[in-house]
Amino acid sequence: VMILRSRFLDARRKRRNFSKQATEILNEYFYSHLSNPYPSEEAKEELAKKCSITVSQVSNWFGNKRIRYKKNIGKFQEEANLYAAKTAVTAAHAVAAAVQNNQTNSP
Amino acid sequence: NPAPANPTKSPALNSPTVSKQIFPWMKESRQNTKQKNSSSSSGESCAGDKSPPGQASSKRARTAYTSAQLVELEKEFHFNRYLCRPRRVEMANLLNLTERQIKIWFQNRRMKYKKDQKGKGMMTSSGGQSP
DNA sequence: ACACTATGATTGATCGGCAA
DNA sequence: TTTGCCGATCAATCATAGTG
Repeated sequence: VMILRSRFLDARRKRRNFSKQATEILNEYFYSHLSNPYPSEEAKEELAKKCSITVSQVSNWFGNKRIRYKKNIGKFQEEANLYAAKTAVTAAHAVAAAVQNNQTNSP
Repeated sequence: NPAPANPTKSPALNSPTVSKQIFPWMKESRQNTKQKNSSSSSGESCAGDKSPPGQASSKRARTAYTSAQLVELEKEFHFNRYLCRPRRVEMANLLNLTERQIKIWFQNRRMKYKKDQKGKGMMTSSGGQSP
């Protein structure tokens, strides 16, 4: 524990939660792409613009969301249903893409 | 919000009421999809590292670097953003870290540096005001 | 005030691809 | 073929904001 508390200079000290709308947009994307929640760089830029946050923040959000979701799927069930109903579709696209990608290469 | 019911799709053999499927990315963790031989797969092992014993430290454990180590690493980084092999060996012994850890620290540090540079490409004059 | 949870950011370390 | 770097992610952890 003498192990430095130099962490006192971390930038993460002042953190502010994103706006409700921003979280709404991010969750919409996440749940409508639940089969593959990995937005491309372009998609991240678009989300960042819509949410008024940086691309890095979008990346952090998805990173945290993915890990926390898989860690306890049950806890996000209701949220998942909420957004799934709100958006629907698109998830099938990613699935199709994934499937195709998984077979385009086979002798 | 009683039974959401899950039309289409195949029922994931799981506990009840888990309508959502479990896609590949949700499957526990990393470091599995590929299981090659025991050693040498990608950029591991670097060049001869290993220091203390001959432990097969194949599993990482997020070692918390001490500030002393971080200070040295930062100092070296400001001197050189890239490390040559000899210097790396030197740092590894000095800080009691493996060459691999030194190499990875510099890689991560370069990424961080690049990220920081990006966030400061704007704001030409105005500064931050404190309320 | 206060314990506990939710959440954004940081970072040591991994994975896959690519170049030397 | 072996080794280093990059870009993206993971996973654990930190510190703070919210909630009850």
